[in-house]
Amino acid sequence: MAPPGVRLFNSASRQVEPFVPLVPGQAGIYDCGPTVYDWQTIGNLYRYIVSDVQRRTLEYLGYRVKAVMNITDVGHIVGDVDEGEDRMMLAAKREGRDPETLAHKYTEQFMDDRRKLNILEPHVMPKATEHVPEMIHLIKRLIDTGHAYVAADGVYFDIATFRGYGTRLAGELTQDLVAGARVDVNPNKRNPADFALWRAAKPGDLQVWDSPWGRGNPGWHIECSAMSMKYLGETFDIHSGGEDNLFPHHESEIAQSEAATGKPFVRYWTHVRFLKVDGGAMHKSAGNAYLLKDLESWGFEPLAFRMLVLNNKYRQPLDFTRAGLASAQNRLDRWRGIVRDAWQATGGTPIDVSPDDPRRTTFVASLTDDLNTPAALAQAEAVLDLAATGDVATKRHALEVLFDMDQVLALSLRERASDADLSAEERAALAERDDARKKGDYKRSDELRAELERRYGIRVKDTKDGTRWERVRRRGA
RNA sequence: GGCGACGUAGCCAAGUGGUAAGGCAGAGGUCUGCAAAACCUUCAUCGCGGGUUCGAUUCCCGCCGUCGCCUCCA
Repeated sequence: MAPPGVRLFNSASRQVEPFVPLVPGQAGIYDCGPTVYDWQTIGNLYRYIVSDVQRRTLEYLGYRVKAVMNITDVGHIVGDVDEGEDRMMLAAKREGRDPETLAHKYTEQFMDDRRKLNILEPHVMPKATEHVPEMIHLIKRLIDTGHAYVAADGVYFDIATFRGYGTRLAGELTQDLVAGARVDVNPNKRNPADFALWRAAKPGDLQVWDSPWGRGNPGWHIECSAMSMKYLGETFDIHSGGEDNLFPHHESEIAQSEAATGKPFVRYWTHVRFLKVDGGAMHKSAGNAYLLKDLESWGFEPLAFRMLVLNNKYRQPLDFTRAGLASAQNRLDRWRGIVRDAWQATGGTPIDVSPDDPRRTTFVASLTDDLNTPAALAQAEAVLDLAATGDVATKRHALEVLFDMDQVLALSLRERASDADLSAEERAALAERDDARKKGDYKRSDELRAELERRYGIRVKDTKDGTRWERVRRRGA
């Protein structure tokens, strides 16, 4: 059975298109991974939440997805820094550690943040440093086919040999660049816009490899071509990244990949807009390049950030503000409360949803419309209303539908509801308090209520349908 | 300067050629021993000015405003 159609915005055509995978029912996705030289900001994490929704949507619809995300653990030159410096090297100096240790540390932290945000692990997570032979092989192919040339300080891709370089996604390019207007022209290049495939080692380089062109290190773009093609084939379905990757990174990937293979490289390019903060750009120098741990220190849970992201269409710029995050947290808290109450009212429920449930249908329609998550949230909220107001059978059904939807939303609705189970001790305390209250001993009952919150972190609520309770979440200022 | 995006209620945010989803906050109410939660009700004519149309928030033009990129091997 073919999965339902999805429509995705393709940067290559600049319009929303039906997604038609190479192999029916399957999808190969390559996600441009981070350079692991520091903590990842919420801007980066935002990007991966969007990728996660994309992947989860495809899987929810029945596609068999192969998800690949690279780890860039090779440094690449930073623009306005002394020559020869790169990110890994700067970080290594900063922390007094070797690049390998550093990469390991920040990869772990990144994966940790991802888990907190319910971002699924990629099936394959190739590291650049472990794929230098593949890159060298690809560079050889480019030299052999006349698309690359060896110069004094490395190997360059000759953009004159690839028609349309820089216009496949970005659309504009590069009069300025070609003319060398904004950058000093490197005399070793045939064309100022030629990009490096391999760089000759310079004194002080911490990461160098042997190659047919001497010791050196690979260019930035070549790693993604080499690794994506290795794990997904020379043509694959989806390549995603941030809008900052459009040019030069992805344009260069297209050029070098298609020049080498003579085949189309990627069928669908999907790009996420930059995250803004308080209405403006996020910059480390501006002090607003927040980390997930910052949000947590303010008393928010990571999934509140996910909720905030879901409330926005990924192709609209998302403006991160603390007030917005608080709003998302409140919204999530309400969801949690309703789910928890319904869970307690129904005694839990198995997940078993009819695929043609009408609520599910509209939910799917929202997602397949280029991942319209705000609309999907509204659909889920219609079901939430049933969970809040329906009779027991309705609540049970609503929970089933919500948990089903949560396979895409990934807000841990079920986990949090069932996690709320009581220990025997807590159960006894709760029963004792109930007992006192029924007898009209409000003094004792109130004491026990305070006790429950203080000792167990359990807040008691008396409703007309019986006593409900919840775990108290600590909330900072 | 070049390229691009956006401007919907206090805030966030969908959407459509036929008078605008959802959420947060607020207000009123129900329930309740108290508390908390939940629930109910309430809260916009879509930046401004033209045009096209039977009809525009949705299409076109102009203006105003806000923002992003053009600083990661070019």
